[in-house]
Amino acid sequence: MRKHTLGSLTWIRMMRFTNQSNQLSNEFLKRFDLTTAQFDVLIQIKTYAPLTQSQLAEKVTVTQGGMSRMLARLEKEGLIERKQNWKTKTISLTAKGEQMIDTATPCQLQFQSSFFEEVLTEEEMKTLNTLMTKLEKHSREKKSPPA
Amino acid sequence: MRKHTLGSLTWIRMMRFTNQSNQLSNEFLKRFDLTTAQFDVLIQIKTYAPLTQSQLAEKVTVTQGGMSRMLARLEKEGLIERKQNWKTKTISLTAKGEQMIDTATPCQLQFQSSFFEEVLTEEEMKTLNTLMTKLEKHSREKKSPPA
DNA sequence: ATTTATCATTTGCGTAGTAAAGTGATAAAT
DNA sequence: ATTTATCACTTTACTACGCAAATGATAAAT
Repeated sequence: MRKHTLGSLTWIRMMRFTNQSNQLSNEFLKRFDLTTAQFDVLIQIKTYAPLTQSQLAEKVTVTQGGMSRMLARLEKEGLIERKQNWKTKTISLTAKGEQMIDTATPCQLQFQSSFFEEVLTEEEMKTLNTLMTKLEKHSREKKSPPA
Repeated sequence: MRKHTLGSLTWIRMMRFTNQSNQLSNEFLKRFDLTTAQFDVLIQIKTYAPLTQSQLAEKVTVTQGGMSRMLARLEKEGLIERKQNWKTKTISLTAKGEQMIDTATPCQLQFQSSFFEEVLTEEEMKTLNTLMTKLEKHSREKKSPPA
């Protein structure tokens, strides 16, 4: 049986890396009572609010059902608000949510960066970023082909 | 609020990429009635069998609990066997599992590679692989520090 | 031989994801 | 004005994973 290709090896490594760093990130965010997924969603809201649930779901690559449940939890925690507005619901951060994300963001960004900065040179990080940008774009198009 | 660092941008992109490609991979593997996670586990068993559940869990970065359940499913499907052996359980592929993985592997490796080959040059792929190897190793050590 | 310790595996609970069916609000068609 | 269509969101049923407590299996200590 043919063993591995360069691509498949890289893929496995990347999967393991994101998996591991995601777990570490969850552990890290416990101090704020957040998960990585929730943090991502809050950041998106902070950046793009006001926006609808579907737009949000699209941004973080989750189904609307998943987004609905996640937002219900965040709303229960008092971090976000949903207002029925015309026929859609408009999402925004509450003061508490705003404060939470402002506190957590610097730590979390620093934490995410540390995975790279601790092992790669500045040059390598730039290269990696360029490559990932290409790859991400490609996979996004593959998932939802442009009209 | 300070926005993003190079590292945090790269992290997001990598998360999105692995997420998207993982979903595509799950879709792809439906024809074999497998998920990406199951495929990974079967490959590991094929390569390292016989081994225990804990060793396997370690290899694929899953908790022992998760591994226990996943193997229960694979056993029910008739793809693997678990034998109580001393105080541990020893895992191996059944004939059916062996056949399944042999059939699926070439397609799946090709599919994984396609994410990279369709957008990167040979040179870029080598670079990416080198970088991911460093990163993966680092995050693994961060998660379970060597004694 | 019973207790204790240790290690591997399983199980209960919570979060998160999907797919598909269901609900509510608004616009268009009759 | 009622029906119909459509869109946005919710809910349900399912799979999956992590964490941590429980269980089981074996060895060591008394």
